[in-house]
Amino acid sequence: MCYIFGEVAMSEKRYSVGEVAVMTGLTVRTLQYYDNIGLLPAVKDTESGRRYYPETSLINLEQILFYKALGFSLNDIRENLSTSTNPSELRIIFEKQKTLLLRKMERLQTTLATIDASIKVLDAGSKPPFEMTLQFLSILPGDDVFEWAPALLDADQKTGLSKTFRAFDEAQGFYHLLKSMLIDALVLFHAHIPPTHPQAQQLAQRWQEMLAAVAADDPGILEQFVKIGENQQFGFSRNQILVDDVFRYIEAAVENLVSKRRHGFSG
Amino acid sequence: MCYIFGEVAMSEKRYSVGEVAVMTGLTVRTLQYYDNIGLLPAVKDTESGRRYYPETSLINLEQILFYKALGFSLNDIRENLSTSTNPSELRIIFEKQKTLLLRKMERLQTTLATIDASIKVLDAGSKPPFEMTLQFLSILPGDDVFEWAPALLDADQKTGLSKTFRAFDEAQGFYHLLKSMLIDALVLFHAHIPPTHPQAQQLAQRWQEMLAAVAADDPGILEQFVKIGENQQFGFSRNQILVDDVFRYIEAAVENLVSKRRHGFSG
DNA sequence: TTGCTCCTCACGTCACGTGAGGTGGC
DNA sequence: TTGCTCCTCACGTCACGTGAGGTGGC
Repeated sequence: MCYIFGEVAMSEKRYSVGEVAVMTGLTVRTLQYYDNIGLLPAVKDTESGRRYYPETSLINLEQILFYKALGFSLNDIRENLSTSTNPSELRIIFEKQKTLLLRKMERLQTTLATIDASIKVLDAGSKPPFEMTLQFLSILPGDDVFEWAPALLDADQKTGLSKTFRAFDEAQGFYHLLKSMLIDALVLFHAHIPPTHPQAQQLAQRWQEMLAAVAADDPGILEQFVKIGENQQFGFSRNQILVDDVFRYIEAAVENLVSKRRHGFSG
Repeated sequence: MCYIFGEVAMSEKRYSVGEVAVMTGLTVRTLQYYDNIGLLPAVKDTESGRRYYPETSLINLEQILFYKALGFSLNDIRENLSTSTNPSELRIIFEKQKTLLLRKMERLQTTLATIDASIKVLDAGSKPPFEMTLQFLSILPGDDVFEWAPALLDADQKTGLSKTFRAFDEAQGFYHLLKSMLIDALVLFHAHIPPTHPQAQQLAQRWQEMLAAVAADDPGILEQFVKIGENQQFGFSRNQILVDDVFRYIEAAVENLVSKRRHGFSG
């Protein structure tokens, strides 16, 4: 009764197209097509001519469904299908899928942040800078400008960050926060909202709170961010966006906020 | 110089296909196609026969790119395109997009949790129950079993939750936590991992910590979850999964954990 | 004048959907 | 025996890609 993983049992369970269709949500026709193009070959009963799938097909189906959901073509999927069935290989497959999933979610986060920033621009009575924001909406695989962060940090900076953030989740959360603020600044700047505008001042406020929270653990991290801001540009394959402008905009907003406080306007 | 939103300026900026292609990442051919099928009509220069797009086209492009990225067909997109250009309508569009984005991210979270649970099954030396988990991978729009939560809670339960969670983010975070644990239990159960297994015991541990954290604020919430567990089934359009089994599995694991502790095994 | 952009057919492709007409299994 | 599942052509469709051959703008 108990199935030993990897072992070829006597009466290995096999599935009909209909059964697999119910399991996966694919149609019978789609499974026939996948058989024909060699993506998911079925064993054909020589008598009846019917398709049957062995247990190991389920592992391939897992990969097919996953990569299809992420937008890969059937050709790409076929070329990267791992046919191995042993646990350690399966683990590697799953870890790879996790990485792809997290990246995909990162891109959705970027889209979300862009929409949020556009709403703020509307609140400020201005028009969202579509000429710029449209670039963030074509969610092409591996085309997120904000994936620069890991690449830009050198070895020193990375160990600096790992001091501040113990858990991966924490670093991830901070990365989201930082990214959404940078997008806010980018969108407000391109919408010509002045740094003195309440929306920009709110951003400055959040920025300072972020710095305070992070700098409490590690004062050096502040300079690291200034460094990151220097002479960096994150580029789309088709366009260039200057980070300098963004950091200068935030700086101007923060300066305004601080000088207002110094003159007794708080609140 | 300053563009007043909604006002039709004298020399309204217009864009060529090439310019729009660069902005959006679409090809010129694709834009021509969108013009031909009436998805994004262009103004044709009667002299040269060339396509030009007014500023308002950018608002339509935003919607087209967004919904396309979420997997909608061009026909569906065309039927739901909002042609309005005033800020309050734009706001409604953005809010709607946010809702769809959050749902999409929810589904990716479900996939992520399923993969994580499968890795745990591998660690336990067993085979992931693909016959069941494959259902979670076909990310069809609006086909996430775990979207039951809001639906299942009645008015009383909802106000109960709003007492416990002030911010939306907090409730969202809790929802993720709860969901990932339920998926863990579901997968471990279907993989025939006994409730006494270390992996199940770890889950029981996390479950108790969750209850303690939540019950500290609101003792009544515990009973609410028991209620949710009673006689509920969350159904795929094509299949039925019993919640009862999942809750019984967790209960068994927790009982085992508690009884071990009572006998002096603490770990 | 020279690239460069843009134009319109028109055929190709990818990933299936949709009957049409027929056969085998519980 | 009767549904039900499954089979193979084969044509249709959706969302473009890819030349082929030609014209207009800086």
